[in-house]
Amino acid sequence: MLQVAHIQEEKQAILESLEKRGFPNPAETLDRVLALDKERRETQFQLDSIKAESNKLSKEIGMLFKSGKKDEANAAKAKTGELKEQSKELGEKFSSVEHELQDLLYTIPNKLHPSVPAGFTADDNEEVRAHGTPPTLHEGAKPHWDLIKEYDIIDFELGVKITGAGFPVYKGKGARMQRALVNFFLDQATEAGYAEVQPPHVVNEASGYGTGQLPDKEGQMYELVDEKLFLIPTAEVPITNLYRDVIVDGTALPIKNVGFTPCFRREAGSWGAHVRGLNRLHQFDKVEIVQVRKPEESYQALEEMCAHVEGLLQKLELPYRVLRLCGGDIGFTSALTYDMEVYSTAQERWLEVSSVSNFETYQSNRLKLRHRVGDKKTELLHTLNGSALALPRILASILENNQTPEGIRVPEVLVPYTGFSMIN
RNA sequence: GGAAAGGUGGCAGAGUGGUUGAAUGCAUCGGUUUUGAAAACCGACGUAGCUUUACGGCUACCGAGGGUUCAAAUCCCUCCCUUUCCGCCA
Repeated sequence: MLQVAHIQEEKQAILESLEKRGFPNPAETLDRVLALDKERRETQFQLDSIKAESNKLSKEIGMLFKSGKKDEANAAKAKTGELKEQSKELGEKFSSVEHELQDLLYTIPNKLHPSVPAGFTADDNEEVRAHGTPPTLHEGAKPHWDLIKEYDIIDFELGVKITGAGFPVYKGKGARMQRALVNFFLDQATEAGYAEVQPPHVVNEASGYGTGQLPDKEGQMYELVDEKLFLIPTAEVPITNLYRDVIVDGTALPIKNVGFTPCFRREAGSWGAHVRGLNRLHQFDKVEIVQVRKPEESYQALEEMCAHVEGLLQKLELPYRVLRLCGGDIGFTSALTYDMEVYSTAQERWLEVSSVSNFETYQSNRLKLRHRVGDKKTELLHTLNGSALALPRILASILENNQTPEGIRVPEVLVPYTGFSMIN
């Protein structure tokens, strides 16, 4: 979340950023934050003074008892009553003000990077660059939901039987393709200097708060009600939370991690033709890259991460474009996000396969993820992450773009991983 | 799931309800010594909030949250976690 000090110092910029996002009543909200913070400080000052007085008195009473001056001690004791009451009252006020402030801060999204374009819908996203040309397909080319049936590599009906809609079963060469892609992505990331981690696929509430899924976005996650745990919607959550409450040793920076996990999303309210097939699932596989950076390096890191993702797409021979998300489309916690979209020729539409974001200090403020500057002072670090890559839509694009009358051609870089070059 | 013992600073490990934010050791940093290093010796060494131009001062924190008390690391309650033994088991 935003730091109150930042809201104080950069109020105008944050106000403009909130307007760009279409945040309701931005000015009132910021004013309320500042007023609550002022009240918090004033209350704390009063509370601390009362406590200081009361601590002092207690010590005196202790001394009096020790030196056997019982009467004086008891007299002093009588004086503590009022202090106690005041301290209790102020304590309650303090925590209520603090909670209100905290709750309000949770509702305020991250400040946008100046380069974020204006606009409120996906149409307003800015195309930064594009690469490759969509292939010309043969007569009778099909969307992937037909191809997977034809070659019997993914079975939705079977998934419905054992779980429900949106939980496909991968079979045969389909399963092998998935595993090949995962291994390819992990190897590529490792080569690029990311250290592999295998985090839990279930996280607690504190982790949900750390990366910004909680509060408010519970609805997107599957919850284990008895345990108050959540199935991860992305590996971002457990991997970034590895660094919760950590003061990172300077020599450990930058931190670069990669992890492969399944991702679980309820996707409540999603429906229609554009969610058909592999386009949107409740469970899917993803390889995620995460970086923890010094503030001054984070935007350079963001570009590096984009370059890494683009390298993967190029190696897979997929035509893609890079979008800079507009104020209305960008995520709550992000300052700047690039989406990578692959053109799916058979569906004649762009499919988002990666989202690369810089959260600046928005997550680290919640995570208390810091490093030391100079001898004593600590400073919040910047967190970043990106999909590298999400599997289902990549698979869909490969199936659709590489189809031939004889079968589906496996991209060359994957052949060592699949052990076959055609799905037929 | 059952039983027991625990959770204290980066680590190890003391702590009788009262000047205990917490002994001591290790680690780390600075200094003295040394040709250099080691050793030895001296010193520094938690996080956060509030306050102060500054030096500093105050407050909170000994797993988490409550409670008792003038006063809690220390006593009580609830929860979480760890270890060991038993049970079950990939």
